Amino acid sequence: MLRISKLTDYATVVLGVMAEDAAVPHSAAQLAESTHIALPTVSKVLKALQRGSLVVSTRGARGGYQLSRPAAHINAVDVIDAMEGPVGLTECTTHPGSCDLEHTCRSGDAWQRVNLAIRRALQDVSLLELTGRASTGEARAVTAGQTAAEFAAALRAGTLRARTIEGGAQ
Amino acid sequence: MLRISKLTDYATVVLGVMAEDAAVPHSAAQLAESTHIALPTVSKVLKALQRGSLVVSTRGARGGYQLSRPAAHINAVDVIDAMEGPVGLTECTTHPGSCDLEHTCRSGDAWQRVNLAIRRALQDVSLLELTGRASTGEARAVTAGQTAAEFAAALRAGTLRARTIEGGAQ
DNA sequence: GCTAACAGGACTAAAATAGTCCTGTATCCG
DNA sequence: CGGATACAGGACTATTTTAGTCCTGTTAGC
Repeated sequence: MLRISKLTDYATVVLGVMAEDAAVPHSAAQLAESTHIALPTVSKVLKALQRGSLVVSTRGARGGYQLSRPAAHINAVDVIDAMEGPVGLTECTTHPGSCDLEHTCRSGDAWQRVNLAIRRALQDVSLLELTGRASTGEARAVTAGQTAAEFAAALRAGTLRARTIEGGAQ
Repeated sequence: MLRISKLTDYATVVLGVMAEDAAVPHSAAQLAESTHIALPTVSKVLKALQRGSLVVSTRGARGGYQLSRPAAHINAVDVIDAMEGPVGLTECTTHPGSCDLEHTCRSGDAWQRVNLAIRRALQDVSLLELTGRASTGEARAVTAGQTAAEFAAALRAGTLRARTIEGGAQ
């Protein structure tokens, strides 16, 4: 189900490395080396992150990229939005008239609300957690969202280490 | 961000029509007509739903498809899982060795936990809500999940009727 | 036995994604 | 000042995924 793009995954890795010492600028080349991702690809990721204001860039020799704010204040939604844009859960989103049977397709609203709930859940996951550099408890004290209580439960219950197996219908 | 496939969207529409009178079997052709989706496509959707045990099929003349259980007991995760399979949020999922720098890429766990949280949110949305045939309050009394409280808040706050505009970075 | 309807899979086409490359511009350092 | 380093932006290609179609077989009713 619901998958993030590979580039978004890369983004978290790259951001993670930058978070390690946030003081100095990291060049795309450096980041490519330490992440083992091809340079042009890292470059592309960084450009997207910069458009999303998650990193700031310095040009010229000794330039590079830095986090625009502390890792604890960057969350999963920020990263996903920067990389994939705020596209909705559903497609007919953009052209309201294209769906023939609008009175049958009353699902629109609900998906939207689901979308919102997901965003909230994602907002409660900081970059620190995403890169494993903080025990889940610490980081979440910082970001303190409304859904924290229930989500924390999910996090703690999250002993399942193996990632889900891909497959299934079609 | 995170998008469901078009087929999954179709699935909710089709299920919605079937839910309208759950007593009689609906043929693929009928459903195609009332949803205005091409027959072969409806057919494909129905097959996936049947593999996922959301509908049961009867062959032969006067056969067709019916919901396998009341609409209130079918939720968003069921539909997504049936249509898209239980694919995880991340890709390297399947081949644990393919990610070169596994110690840098400690993000795995966290995405997985995020995934779990999302599933929980989706579990709390019944087909009834998805098809707009129940006011959000009613249906959720039935499914009563742990996250109900916070999610209900999101639902009520969900005054934003316009679907999100697609676009943004690449 | 004829017809209606599902089952399953193969196949095609279109679109999104991933990845690469090139040209330009800003900044530092000697 | 001039060369080297590094980002900016966009064009382009290839790959993969998704959507959609079709065909052949099987089951059930009339």
